[in-house]
Amino acid sequence: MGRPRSFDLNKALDRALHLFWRKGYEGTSLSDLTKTMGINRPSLYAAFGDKEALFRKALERYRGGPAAYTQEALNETTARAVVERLLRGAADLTTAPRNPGGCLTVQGALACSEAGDSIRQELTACRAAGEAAIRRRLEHAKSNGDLPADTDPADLARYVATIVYGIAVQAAGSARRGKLQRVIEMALRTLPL
Amino acid sequence: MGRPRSFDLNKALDRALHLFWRKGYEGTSLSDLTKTMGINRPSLYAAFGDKEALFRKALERYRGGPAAYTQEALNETTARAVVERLLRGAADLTTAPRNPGGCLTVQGALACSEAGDSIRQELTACRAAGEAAIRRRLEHAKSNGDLPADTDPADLARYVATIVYGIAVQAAGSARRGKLQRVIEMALRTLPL
DNA sequence: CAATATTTGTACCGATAGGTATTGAAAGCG
DNA sequence: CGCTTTCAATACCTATCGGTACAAATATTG
Repeated sequence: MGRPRSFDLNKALDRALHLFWRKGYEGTSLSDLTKTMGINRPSLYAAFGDKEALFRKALERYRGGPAAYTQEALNETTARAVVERLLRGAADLTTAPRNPGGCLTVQGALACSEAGDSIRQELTACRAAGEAAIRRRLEHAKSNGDLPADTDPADLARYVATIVYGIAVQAAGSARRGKLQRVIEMALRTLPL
Repeated sequence: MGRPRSFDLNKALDRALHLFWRKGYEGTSLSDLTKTMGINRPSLYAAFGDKEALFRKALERYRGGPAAYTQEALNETTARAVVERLLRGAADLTTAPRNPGGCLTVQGALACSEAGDSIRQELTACRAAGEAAIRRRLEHAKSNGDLPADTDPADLARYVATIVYGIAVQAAGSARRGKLQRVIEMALRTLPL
């Protein structure tokens, strides 16, 4: 009961996500948000909580939407396919024309003031969790003989994550997708798998 | 003639550099700066110009100081030595205990509001210039037979830059230096040189 | 039709952002 | 010394920050 909400929650959240993605957590103002989401301030607070809570919801939507390819990648059958899909997915995501350039978990709050530190830590943890998921998948691969015996899964996972982050930084600087794909080809050509 | 300046220009600039390095361009406030630099606002403006000009001066000092290893790396005699020194230097710089974690050119302004866009573009250009310098050095190496014939200098330069950025992102998240060095070992083990 | 519950829009809050006007202090030079 | 030049310090400016109080509007429930 009560007056019904006049906007679509997920549509508004998507707009917020795109804004945070493009300008980062601290670079996005409440006025930006309300204008782009098409709602006014009290509606935003009632629906999503404060700016920090809104960002966390947007991050969750990012992980379940644009960044969902990571989960699919981990379900590939071979270690090589996993890595290849992680890398290609990163290049695709960070340079998709309909998205802001780069990756939310990297440029959302790499460095910021004290006010943003909580979000910075959350993104750091988010990246660490992603890396750990890759490591576990590669450990599994190694136990199946799908990885050379002299390859350390943790090292390889960190290496793959490093390349993904590097791709994200380049994409934030408007790198062309083709160039990033050449990076990936070189990585796949030289990686021990 | 006139009253002499009561603070050391370069010392103050170093303090500003460390602040920008740690919190990014937009995450650093004028109050932060004046407090840490030990001077008051009008002195800052008289000595360095506005916030944007101060950041550019800090960036110049960064390139000539903490990041000067890149120039030395390019002067190494072999392509392999160049790349190795670039990577090891990046890990050392971004994890040095006396410095903020990460790299100013990466986390100074990866994503920001319109107010910081000019600095964002400058940092993007700065990274592109660094990558171009690596490419030129590798082109020179190739013309000397110091690089495999089937290796494209531009691709390799971009690949090295990608790893450097990835290292910077990890260091911004307080990655341990030892872990980043393992990334470098893996890169050096697999790179075509 | 009331009565109630919820959202909406406007207008506002204190705090802080980047930037500056102004006055007093500290040096060199005659 | 007195004059000029530069710097330092306090105080202040407007704009915007994130966040909220309050009343009008719109729905469900009895």
